Amino acid sequence: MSAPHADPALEERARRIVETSIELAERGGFEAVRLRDVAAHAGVALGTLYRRFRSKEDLLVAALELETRALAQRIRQRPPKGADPSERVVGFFEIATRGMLRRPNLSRAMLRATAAGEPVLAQKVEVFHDLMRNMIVSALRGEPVDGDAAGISDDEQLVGDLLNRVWFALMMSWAGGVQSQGTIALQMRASVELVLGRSVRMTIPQTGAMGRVGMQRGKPT
Amino acid sequence: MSAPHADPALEERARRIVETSIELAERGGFEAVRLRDVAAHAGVALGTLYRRFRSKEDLLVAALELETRALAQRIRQRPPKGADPSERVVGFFEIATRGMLRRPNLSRAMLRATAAGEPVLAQKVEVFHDLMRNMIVSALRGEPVDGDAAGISDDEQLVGDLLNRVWFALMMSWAGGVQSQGTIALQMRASVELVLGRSVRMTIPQTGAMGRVGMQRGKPT
DNA sequence: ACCGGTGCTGGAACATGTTTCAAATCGGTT
DNA sequence: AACCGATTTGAAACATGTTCCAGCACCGGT
Repeated sequence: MSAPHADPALEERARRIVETSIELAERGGFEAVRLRDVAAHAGVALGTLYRRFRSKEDLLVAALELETRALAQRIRQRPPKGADPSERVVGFFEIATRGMLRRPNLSRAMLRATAAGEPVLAQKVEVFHDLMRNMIVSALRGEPVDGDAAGISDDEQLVGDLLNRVWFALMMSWAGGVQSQGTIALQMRASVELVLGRSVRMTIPQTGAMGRVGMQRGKPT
Repeated sequence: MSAPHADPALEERARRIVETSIELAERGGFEAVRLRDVAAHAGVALGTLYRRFRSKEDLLVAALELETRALAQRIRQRPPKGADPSERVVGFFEIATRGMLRRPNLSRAMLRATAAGEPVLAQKVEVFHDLMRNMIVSALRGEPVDGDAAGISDDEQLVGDLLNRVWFALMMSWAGGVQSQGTIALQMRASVELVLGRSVRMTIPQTGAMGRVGMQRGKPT
C-alpha cells in the first residue's frame, strides 16, 4: 500500500510471503495455504509472517489486491473494445471472469478470505471493490482506467457499484461450483443490459422493453 | 430438508443442534460457535454433531436456511406494502435488512459460512438464494410468496436474482463493518430504482432519465 | 428373550491457525 | 569495534475444527 515508511527489505519479504501464498493457493486452494508452509517456502519464520499479516485471510486478501492491480494493469494496456458502454462493460467482465477461472483454486481461496468479517480486513476488501468499480466505470466511459478514483459522478458510482456487486455475488456462487463459466457470462450480460439499457440484443425477446418487470401483475383491486 | 425418511428423534436432535448454534452465534459470532460447546449445550456428542453436519459452516448455513424460512413466513403474513413494485421491493429489503441487523453477530457468522466454498454447502447456499429471490419476485408482483418457485418468468428471475445479488454483496460489506444501516438502505433503494425504473423519486436529479450512464463520454475521436 | 444393526457416547488423537518468548541477528551510530 | 534498538528466528504452547474408534443403548424382527 505504499505506506509512509517503505523499508526495502521489509517490503521485499512481505511480497515474497504473498507470492508464496498465491502459489500454494493455486495448487491446492484455501486449505493448502498452510501458514507453516508459507513461512517455510518464503524463507521466514512464522512469527515474521504474523507480524506482517494478521491472519490467513489477511494474507489472501493481500493476494487479491495484488491480483486485482495486475488485472487493472492488463485492462489499462488492452481495454475492452466495444462501440457502446454495454459492450465494453460486458467485455470487461469477461476478462475479469476469465482471469478468475483461469486459476480456480486461487480465486476460490481469495474469495473465501473476503468473507472473514474482521473490520480491519473489510477495509482492504473495500479497496478491492473500489478497484473493480473504477475499472467498470472506465469501461463504461470508454476511457482508460483512472488513477484511482477521481471524478466519478454519483450515477457512475451507483451503476459501477451495482454491477460490481452483481459480479461479486456471481463469483461467490461460482466458487461453490454452482455457476458454470457459461452461466456467469450469460448472467452478467443480461444484468448489464438490464441496468444500462438494451443496447445489445437480449436472449429473452419479450414485449419491447418489457414494460418494466411485473409492473402490474396480481389483484386488479 | 424434509428428507424421505424423517425419523422423529433424529430431526429433533438436528433442530436442537442448529438452534444451539444460533444462540451461541447471536452472543459471540462465528468464533463463539465452538463445536464442543454446541454439542454440549445441545446435549449430544461431538460425533453426533458431525454425523449430521459436515462442518461448522454447514451448521451455520443450516441456521441461515432456518432463519430465511422464518423471514418468508413473516413476509407471507405481513407483506411489504406499496402501490408499485419499486416500493414493495424496497420495503421487502428493508425488512430483510432489519432482520439481519437485529442480530449482527449471528448474521455475520451465517454470511461468513456461505463463503466456505465446498460444493455440497454451495448447494444449500443456493437454496437460501432461491428463497430470497422468490420473496423478491413476490414483492415485485404484489402477490403473496409463492410455494417455492412456480411460474417465475425469465424476466422476473433475472431481476430477482440481480437484486438479490446486490443485496447479498451489500450484506457482505456490512458484515465487515464497512456499510452502515443507513447506507445499506440508500444503496438498495437506488439500485432497485435503477433496475425497475424510476417509479419513486431518486436522490440524484440529473437530466431526465439521465440518458443512460456515461453513454458517450471521452475522446470525441 | 435373543439378534443384528443403527446410531450414540466419551474420549483420544490429529492438523493447523494463532500466540508467545528467549535467544540470535541485523543495521546503523558512535 | 562495541553498542543499541528493532526485527527475526526457532520452537514450544494453545485453541479449536475434524477424525476415529471401542463400547453402549435402543429398536424392530425372530
